[in-house]
Amino acid sequence: MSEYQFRETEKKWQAYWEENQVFKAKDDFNQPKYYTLDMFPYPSGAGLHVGHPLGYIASDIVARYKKQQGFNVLHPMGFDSFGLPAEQYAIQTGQHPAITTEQNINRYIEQLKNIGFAYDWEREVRTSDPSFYKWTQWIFSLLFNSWYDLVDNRARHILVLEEHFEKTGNQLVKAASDEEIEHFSAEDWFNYSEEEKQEILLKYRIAYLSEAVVNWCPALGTVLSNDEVKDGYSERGGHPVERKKMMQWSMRISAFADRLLRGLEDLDWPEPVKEMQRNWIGKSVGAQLAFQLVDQEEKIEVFTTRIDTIYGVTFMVLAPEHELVEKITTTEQKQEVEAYVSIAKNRSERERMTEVKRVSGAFTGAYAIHPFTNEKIPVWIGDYVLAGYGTGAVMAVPSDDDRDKAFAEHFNLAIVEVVNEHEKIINSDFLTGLSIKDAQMKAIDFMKDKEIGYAKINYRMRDAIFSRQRYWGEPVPVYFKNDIPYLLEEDQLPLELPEVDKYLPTEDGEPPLARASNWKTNEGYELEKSTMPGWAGSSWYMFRYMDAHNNDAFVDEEKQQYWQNVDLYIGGSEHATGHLLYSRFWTKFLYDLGYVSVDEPFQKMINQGMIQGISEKLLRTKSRTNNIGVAGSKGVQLLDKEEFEFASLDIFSKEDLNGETPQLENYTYVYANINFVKNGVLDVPNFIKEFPEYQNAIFHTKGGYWQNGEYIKTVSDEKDFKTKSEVEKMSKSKYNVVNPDDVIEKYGADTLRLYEMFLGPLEQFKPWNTNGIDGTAKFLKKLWRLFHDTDGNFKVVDAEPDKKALKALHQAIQKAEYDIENFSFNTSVSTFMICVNTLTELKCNNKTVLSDLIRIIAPYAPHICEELWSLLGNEGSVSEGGWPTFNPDFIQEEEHTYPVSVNGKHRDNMTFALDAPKEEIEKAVLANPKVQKWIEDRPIKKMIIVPKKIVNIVV
RNA sequence: GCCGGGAUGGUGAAAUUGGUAGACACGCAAGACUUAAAAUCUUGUGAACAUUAGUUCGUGCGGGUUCAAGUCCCGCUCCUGGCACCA
Repeated sequence: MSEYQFRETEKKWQAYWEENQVFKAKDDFNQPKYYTLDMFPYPSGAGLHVGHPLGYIASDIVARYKKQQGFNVLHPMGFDSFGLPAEQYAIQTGQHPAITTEQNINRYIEQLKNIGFAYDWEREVRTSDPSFYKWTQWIFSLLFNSWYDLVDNRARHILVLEEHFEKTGNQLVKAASDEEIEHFSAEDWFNYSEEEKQEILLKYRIAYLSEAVVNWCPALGTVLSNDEVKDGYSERGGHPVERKKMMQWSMRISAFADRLLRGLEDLDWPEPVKEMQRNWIGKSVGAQLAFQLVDQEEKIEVFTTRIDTIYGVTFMVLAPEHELVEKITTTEQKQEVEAYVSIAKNRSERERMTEVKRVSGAFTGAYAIHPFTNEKIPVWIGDYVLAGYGTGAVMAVPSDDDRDKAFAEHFNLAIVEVVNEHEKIINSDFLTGLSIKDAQMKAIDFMKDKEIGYAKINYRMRDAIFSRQRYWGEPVPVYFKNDIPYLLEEDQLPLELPEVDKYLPTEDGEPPLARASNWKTNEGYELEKSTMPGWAGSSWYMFRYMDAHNNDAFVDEEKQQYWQNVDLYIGGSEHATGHLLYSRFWTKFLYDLGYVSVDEPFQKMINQGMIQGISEKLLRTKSRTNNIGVAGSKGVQLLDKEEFEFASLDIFSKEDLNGETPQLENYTYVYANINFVKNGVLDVPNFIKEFPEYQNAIFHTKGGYWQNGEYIKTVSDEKDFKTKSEVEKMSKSKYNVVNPDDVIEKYGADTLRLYEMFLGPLEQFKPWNTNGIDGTAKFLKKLWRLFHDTDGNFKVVDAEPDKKALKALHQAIQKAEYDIENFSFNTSVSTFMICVNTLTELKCNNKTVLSDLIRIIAPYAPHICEELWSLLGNEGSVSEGGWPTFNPDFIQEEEHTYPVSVNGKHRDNMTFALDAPKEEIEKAVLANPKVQKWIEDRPIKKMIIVPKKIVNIVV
């Protein structure tokens, strides 16, 4: 009997697809196109785990479905192959990151091919490949050579700006730029030296150099991200971290803020992701005004969204880093202020923002004049005010702002109520009695007249820092002449990563590229030593797939116009504010300069949920040597010959186990490799066989103990050694990674694909659990058997199909279409199961029915369907076999079984013809003895008959 | 703190527009085939009471709207994701 042989069959068809280039996207511009893309992975050393393919399978199903529907489908895969882990590994081992990255990619490709994805592998891209990053550098050059014109609200070439300067200076130009650019005339411009001109232009460029505050760790000689810093110390190594100003490349993304915000409206994206981007961009409409300091020249600029509460301002607060702090602090207050500033400065922004409840601050001794009342109000500093947002100073309105209020209460400052419970302004001179809105308008008019302030829109989004003091990233194609940055010529690109002796910063704190010998241009000018951040390559890669091997352009114009942008993008929502915002920014930029025809990269997006792992922990006595031994890890050598004892979880009472560590102080939790645990019970004999360091360890259970693989009974036969299971993110260090290869080895790729979809809605987070995988494996066997007789011979009959079979089939076709369009893949799998169950019951082996059936299942389980498709006598791939046409006639019902309820409670079912008149139904229902029993003698108040739905009698 | 998403059998889940809650699977139990096991097949499987029909309860908790609520409204609890003193 020939059972379905998934191993041979899957390999066979994977080879067929590759040899015949079945999923090659054609540059046939007359065919309708469909572009579906997965967020490309970072190729980590741990390999692909079962969480990765979830989204990939979903987009693969859509790709195959669209191909069957006649679309020219672009469904590529590539690798985001620059990144920190490879660099860390290189630092530890001295191995070049390019080598480990290449190895990891090869492993990923092998794993991906194993699952049978319909990728056009010819278009694969790698961001770390010089032929790719040549164009990343090229786009950087473009950004460097551009400025943002606020009049036409678009990016333009820098030459246009220079023309303006030559003609009229910078007075008439409205551009996004650094603050504080002095006005100059055309004549001034003419007289400036080359260096002076370049310095000015740099303040307008979209890619520009500026001082930025970073977390500098002198001991590590490197810059750390916010989450690598804890309490002012580096997370790794515990070295002190300073907030330091450094020259950094930045991207003027803030110029695009409003377009990025408005563009969201037309995108078919999950609402939460859009909302996150809106919050990130953080548009606020308000007013900017200045407070004159008493006895000083300077003014304090503030931005407020609540100018209507201006009469409630009783003090001001500056950020500790504010430039005026030093100037205005009085001698009496100096000591206190300096002490406060030095503490506050070195707390990371993240920390300052997290500790909401801890109010702290200091009085500067200075006073400002309230511009409306001319009263003197004190000026404080406090670390709840951030230097990076707005002007770095606030006018405090303790009556209407919680943080100001907490500050005022803590330091005993005045509070004046200015808004009453009816949302009307009170105690506010000429604003009293107005609504909030009217008061805002009137206050702004007042400020304009007196020239003390104006209406302003503020964005929370800051420019993005683009430099990284690292090795494994794209070199920035810039050299320095007299400290002025100049671009490399296009023919010098790609600027390839140099060889270095170590992947660490230099002794004097320069980035690793400074180690390269002769990191200079041919003319001897110094090249930029920092590299680009991880998001550089991923900000434009979606265009590269359209034309992956073009050496003359990042994408051919005509090809881009055909493929437009991504029709369906699938990936995790964790990229909501990073990658998804930056790639929108770059796309808008490229659009402005006419290099692409779309100003959004991803038209529709759906998020897939994370598949979590289940880790298993064992209670083990703590190590004497304080060595953190991990049970189940071969790599960890335990010192001495320690005799460990393990304790089954059920030995301890609930109270003992409360909290992370058991009350029994000698024990600690260690991770166990999940391969040795089944249903929360450890396989002790095999566990110690694999890990000889525990050969003599004692494993206590409720009834006795295990030693040397033997169970010794002391009390009872309760010999199960129980572990503690926990749902956590899949990770190598938790020993809970499930590799898709193992699942495929056991069940086949089709089963894995079906099962991952069957697990539940795509967007949902769920722990991986193979409990139900047999169900999908059985389903495929049943499908196979539909085409075969009991002896395993292929047997399909070419005849007029049975009506019932057609009905089952067309119900499935309808549902399959509906589900794919709605990305409800889990319900599709159920539908296929129902259909196959019905056809099995009907003993259907009709060729027409079965041909259609495998064409709708093919996107989900392509290998088995290819095999059956060819057994049916078809040439070529089922993916070229078209999509069956749904015919509503076949599922037309003539009658419907109505649930009959009395007072909303279901009592019986009755079947009526669809065209049965209401009166007839009414009569029949009332005549039903079961119904009568429930009505008793009570009068009927109402009778509700909803066609094809329900009958309800109200008494 | 703010903004999302969620809570349905022993488990994963379904219920598309307010209309038979638990489809489809897993697991479990019983049975068939088998020397036996695996595989396969059949039957049962929300809970409680009744054990024959049947009745009552049941979608996190408490209210409400409706002939009818998992679905809509109000108030809570818990889980989860994101953001972060945004002036």
